[in-house]
Amino acid sequence: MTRIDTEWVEKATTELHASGRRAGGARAEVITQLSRETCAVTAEQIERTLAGANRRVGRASIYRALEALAHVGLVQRVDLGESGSRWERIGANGHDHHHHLLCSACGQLVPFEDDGLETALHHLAANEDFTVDSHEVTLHGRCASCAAKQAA
Amino acid sequence: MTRIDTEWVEKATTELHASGRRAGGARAEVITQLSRETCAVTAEQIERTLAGANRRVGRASIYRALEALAHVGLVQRVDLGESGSRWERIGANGHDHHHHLLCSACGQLVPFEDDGLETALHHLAANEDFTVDSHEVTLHGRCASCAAKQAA
DNA sequence: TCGATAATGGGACTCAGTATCATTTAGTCG
DNA sequence: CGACTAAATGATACTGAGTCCCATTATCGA
Repeated sequence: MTRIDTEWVEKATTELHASGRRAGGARAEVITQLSRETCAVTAEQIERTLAGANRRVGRASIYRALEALAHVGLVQRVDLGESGSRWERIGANGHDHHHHLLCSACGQLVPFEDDGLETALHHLAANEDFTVDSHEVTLHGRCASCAAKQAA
Repeated sequence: MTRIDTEWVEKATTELHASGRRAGGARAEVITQLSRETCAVTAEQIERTLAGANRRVGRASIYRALEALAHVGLVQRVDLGESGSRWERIGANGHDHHHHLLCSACGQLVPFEDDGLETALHHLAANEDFTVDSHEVTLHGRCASCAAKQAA
């Protein structure tokens, strides 16, 4: 279990308050849980993890919290070919911006960063007749261990 | 209505046959319909279009056809934040490889190509401890007309 | 032509996500 | 400090994309 990202939790709390929302226990639980995760998780994973820690939160509240956080740009929805979307926190400083490698054999989701890619995306965005707010990149393939198994 | 991409239809038919599958009317309809589309469509759009042309095909058959085509690499599944996946043909020659701009205001889906981006993705793939088969890039933002409306 | 088996379609079913609504709680004002 | 208003919550019913099942039809090799 990763340590809580206190900075992000505080920022999330502040931003939501600033956007005219009231505090609430369910949302606080979702925020804390998201701050512990290092990569994208499903709403169901959040629900189960909280329930397992005796912090059960209604499903509707989880989706409401995710929606609110996405609305103020603190959470990003990630859609892969799977059933069910995933959600991940966006770093308070924007530093942990990353994309994903999805193993088609074992389903493992691996984050990665690449400056060359970001540069290319920025150039591209500047040249399009489109106001780009965000971007999402997913690489599909096989992780090292699955590729090794297949070769055997 | 775009003209049918005969080359792709033939390649799809051949590839599926080569992979040990039998021919079938439903799948042929789905293949023909996909060859007319220039960008990603939902399974429901395919179903409705075919039904409207008196070529009704069972929903299960549409999904089976898409799955078979995706399996031999002739169709690509595209997941955006929306409900429901989209599917699009992959060019016989690989030339019409493209990515998508999604307008968050009107939902319009716009295809684009960019060599700089592809180059960055290839470099990246070569350096990762991961065997990359394909990639997907989505830019989120506002199309020209929606951006203009918002500014007003 | 015949037989094994894949393809098809309709409809039941699953399950992530949404809508509803009664209840609880946060925050504000006197 | 109480009350009051509206937001937050949670249980549950509901929706709809996608899947499963199975009886029927069609393909294609022998």
